Amino acid sequence: MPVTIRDVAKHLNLSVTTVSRALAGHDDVAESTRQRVIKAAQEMGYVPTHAARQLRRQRTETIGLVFPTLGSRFSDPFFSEFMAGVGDETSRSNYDLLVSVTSPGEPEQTTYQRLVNSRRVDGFILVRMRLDDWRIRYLSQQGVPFASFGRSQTVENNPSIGVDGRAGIQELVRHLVSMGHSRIAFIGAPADLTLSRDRLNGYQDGLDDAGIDFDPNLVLQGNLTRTGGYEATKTLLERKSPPSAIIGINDLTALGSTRAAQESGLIVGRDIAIAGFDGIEASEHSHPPLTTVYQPVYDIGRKVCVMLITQIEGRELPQTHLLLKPKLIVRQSTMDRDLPVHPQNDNSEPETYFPSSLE
Amino acid sequence: MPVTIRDVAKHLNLSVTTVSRALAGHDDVAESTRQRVIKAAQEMGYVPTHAARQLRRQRTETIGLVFPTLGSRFSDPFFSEFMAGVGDETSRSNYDLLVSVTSPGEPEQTTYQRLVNSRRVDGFILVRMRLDDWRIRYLSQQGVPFASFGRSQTVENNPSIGVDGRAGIQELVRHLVSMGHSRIAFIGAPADLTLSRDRLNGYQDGLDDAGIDFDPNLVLQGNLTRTGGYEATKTLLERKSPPSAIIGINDLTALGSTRAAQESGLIVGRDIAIAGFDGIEASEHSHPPLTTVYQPVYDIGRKVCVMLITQIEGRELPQTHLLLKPKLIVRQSTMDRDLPVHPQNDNSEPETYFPSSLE
DNA sequence: ATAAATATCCAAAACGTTTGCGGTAACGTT
DNA sequence: AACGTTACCGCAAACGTTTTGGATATTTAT
Repeated sequence: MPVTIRDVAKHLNLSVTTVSRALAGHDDVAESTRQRVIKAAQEMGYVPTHAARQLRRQRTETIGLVFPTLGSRFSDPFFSEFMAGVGDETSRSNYDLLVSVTSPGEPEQTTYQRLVNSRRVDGFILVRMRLDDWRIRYLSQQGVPFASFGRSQTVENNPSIGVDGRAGIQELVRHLVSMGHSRIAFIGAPADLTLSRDRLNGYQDGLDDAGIDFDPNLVLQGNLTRTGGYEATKTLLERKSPPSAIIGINDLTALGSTRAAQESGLIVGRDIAIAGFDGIEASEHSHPPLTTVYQPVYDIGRKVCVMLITQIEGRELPQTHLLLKPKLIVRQSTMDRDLPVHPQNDNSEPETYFPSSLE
Repeated sequence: MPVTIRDVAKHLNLSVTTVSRALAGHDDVAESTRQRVIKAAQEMGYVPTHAARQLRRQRTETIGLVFPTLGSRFSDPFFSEFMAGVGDETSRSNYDLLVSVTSPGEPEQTTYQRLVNSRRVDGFILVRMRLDDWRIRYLSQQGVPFASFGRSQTVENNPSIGVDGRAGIQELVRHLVSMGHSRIAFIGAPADLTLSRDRLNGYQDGLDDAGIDFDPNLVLQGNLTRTGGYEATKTLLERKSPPSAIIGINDLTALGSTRAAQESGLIVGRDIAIAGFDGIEASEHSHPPLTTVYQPVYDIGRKVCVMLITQIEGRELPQTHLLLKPKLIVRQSTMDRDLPVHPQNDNSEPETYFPSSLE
């Protein structure tokens, strides 16, 4: 049924070698022959069988992307946007994207081992980097290429793109201080994640800058979900001396926090300030619109993918480590309600901060 | 470097045939030999190369899932949850999930053709069904298995799971009528989608039930995104005789609508009622919590996947078409603000409505 | 004892494509 | 004409695994 290279060769009275080499652009096939082959292959609808190419070339032209689930529901818009970026770049590069969604620990390990051992993908994109990341050691040992969004303390030479969460949160604290807040809480995430440490450090930097003492009672741990933010905020608001501002480690945390505050009868923006990190779409549409530290997730997805494919194909990377500056977007959740509402300004995306080296 | 079946055979002084047949459980290999083979393969870390198996068996054990993008940002939580369900089931069945994110029209067609022609996947899961769906015709003609979430008018024998959006919206209208609303608007989606027609029909059914005349000025088209809902609602609220209730065709539309209403100074729940369809997590965390018609997206993802794999493997399906009843979840966005707030009730998931035939 | 049946292994081919290297015709130089 | 070079094609092997059907030793039945 499907047309094979043998059919094309027979049709043209050529060998399969010649057809293959012609289609691949080898210079030892006459140009006139080549045109004939291309024409016939198109007319006959010939497309190489992926499995055969994979086997012969020892390449799958597939990228692996294993998403972590940290709760029972996987609905983090961050990952959808990231995946869209990755997906667009894999398509552009004639690669495929193989996705798996697993919970950390053994299921995750099993997944990676299965994909590596069966030579299912040419490389991986890693997300949610950990300070000590077993994936890096494992993939390096197996000689499997990978690129990451975020860094780890595990020594590695793999390419990565990070966003300076430390500086971003520091700036956010600065903004809150400038709004008059001095009792600022921070809802974090599991301590093994790099982003947890970085953003907590940024929080502390910001307090230092403002000459505000660090109070450990104002730091709670969430799990990067709305529910985590909601529960931590409930706890904070029950305190004798509740904070007047809350920073959620990511937008989902901050959105959960917003909900808890509103359920307590607080007016977010007037009675309490709440801010997040990511700049997901839901943040700009929330009520009130959420102040956040924006990172261009879609574009990062694309660029990580470029880095990985460049590595897989053995080409040189102009830069192996990129650290992007995020941008603070101030919206109503950290501003007094009486200020005028300018929706157009609130919706603006930041000017891009990418160096042009990956374009 | 990687261990091949030849290495195992040599190690045991057996042929590769015997090793292969032993691992595959063929009954013409002695049990003692089989145990020896299994033990050695494990100790040597042998895992079959996927490409070789694919080529020989003409099977990739991969499911294709092509997500549509209707806007510039792909962040619909609906698809994350669906994909999680699909991903979990593919893992369980020892399949892989190949994901592509493309915009409708030519890019989508190119993607399907590429995946089909290169025999890249064993079958597809289709989402966002259209009344006239070229994908059904194409895949049927190519003899490629597929299962769908939702139905189409295009004749086909493929298995599908649908949710009765017509009945769900009808019930929602009934609820709004019972709250005293008679001027109810409906923000739809592109007319080629099956869900557009079904849910619009449900809206009209509900109006008929209540003896309310259908007013075409109260029906606008969105695009299933927050922005679509936001803009349509802006338009509706500028009317001389604005509606007192708005149904968004999906939760994102309703969330955008909520934002537009709030920006106009309306109190959602008291001044205007807004409701959606899906039951995504963001709806229960919105302010106010959104009334919605709930469908269990994750579980649907899993079940569609079971249907497809059952088909691929040539087994009989107990049922080829399933139509689930959604459940109305009433929250604050359609109730007067003075009513008591019961967060626990608002968070409750509906009892499951699945027939047990797919369990 | 002989013939038939069974258990259990293995050679070879299959899957579809790509690649290295050789064969040979044509062309260019002496 | 003879020799060397180039153009351009094709044979055969490779990739790793699975499957078909045959070979042969052992067991069972007559």
